[in-house]
Amino acid sequence: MDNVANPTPARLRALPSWSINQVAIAANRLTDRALAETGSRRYHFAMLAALDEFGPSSQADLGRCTGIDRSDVVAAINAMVERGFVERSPDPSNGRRNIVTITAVGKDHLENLSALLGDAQAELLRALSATESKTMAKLLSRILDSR
Amino acid sequence: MDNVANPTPARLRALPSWSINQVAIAANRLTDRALAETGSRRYHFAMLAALDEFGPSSQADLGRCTGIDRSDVVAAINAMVERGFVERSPDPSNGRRNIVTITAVGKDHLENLSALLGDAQAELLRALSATESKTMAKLLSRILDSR
DNA sequence: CAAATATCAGCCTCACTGAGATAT
DNA sequence: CATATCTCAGTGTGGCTGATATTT
Repeated sequence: MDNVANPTPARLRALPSWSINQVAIAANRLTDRALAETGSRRYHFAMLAALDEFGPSSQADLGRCTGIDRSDVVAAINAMVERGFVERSPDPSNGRRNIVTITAVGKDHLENLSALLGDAQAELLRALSATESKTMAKLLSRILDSR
Repeated sequence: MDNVANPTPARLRALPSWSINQVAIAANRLTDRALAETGSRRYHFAMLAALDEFGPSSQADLGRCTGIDRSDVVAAINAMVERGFVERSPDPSNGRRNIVTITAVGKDHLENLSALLGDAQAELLRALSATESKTMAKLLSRILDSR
């Protein structure tokens, strides 16, 4: 083998799990690059989005609804408290819990991240029509809902 | 927030890059579990598939056609040489290169891995019809071809 | 006691970088 | 000299585990 094109093996290309992984790698490259200037990571966006939509939450709930592991939630919240995007306070009605709340600055930051991520999505899906993008989203959701 | 369902935030669910990542995580869980008993990883399957389809290759070409980094190719080939799935020999016509060749045992192993991975795909896509799976594959390919 | 929460320390895979040795 | 290959060492993220302290 000494070709220039270096085509992907058919057996790999035929594997949905492989294609999905390659697209995920591309997606992560794009989103990481989009967020780089902000000093925030994808985790942070996920938690800010949850706090914005659902209101103040315990760290455990935050982890459950975003699919982020409990130990990673701790680190991410620490980072965001430090930058003033969220506040952490003990739950008066349940001594085990911390209640995490998004701040005004945090909401602004969320909108900022959201816009940047929007651009990255467009770039990721540039080869698809609007209809195709919708179809894609629907099929992905179906897969996720099936587990 | 204290609901039991812990729904995913709408902003996350609406992000293709997020959905794709979640599906990729599920896919990796399934394929890793499927391959666990074999002692092989996804990288190994990718390289065996390339060697089987394209014939003996340099490590650089192997990395290029599978999307695996040059340094990771080294480690994976080491592991597979040790198990007798591939052979590594210097290229007589180019002193910089090693030529990697799949062995008979390696081909058997490839078929084994391939079957296990096939089962994992079915499990991953169990919520989709055959037509939908095809649509999915086509859309993913289009995205990959656009980069 | 059992279950839930938060925290900490650490593991492993994977994608990736940098640098050196060698060959073209 | 520039380029290509192979190798090694190491980095950082993401997903995850186990253990501990505390509360319910």
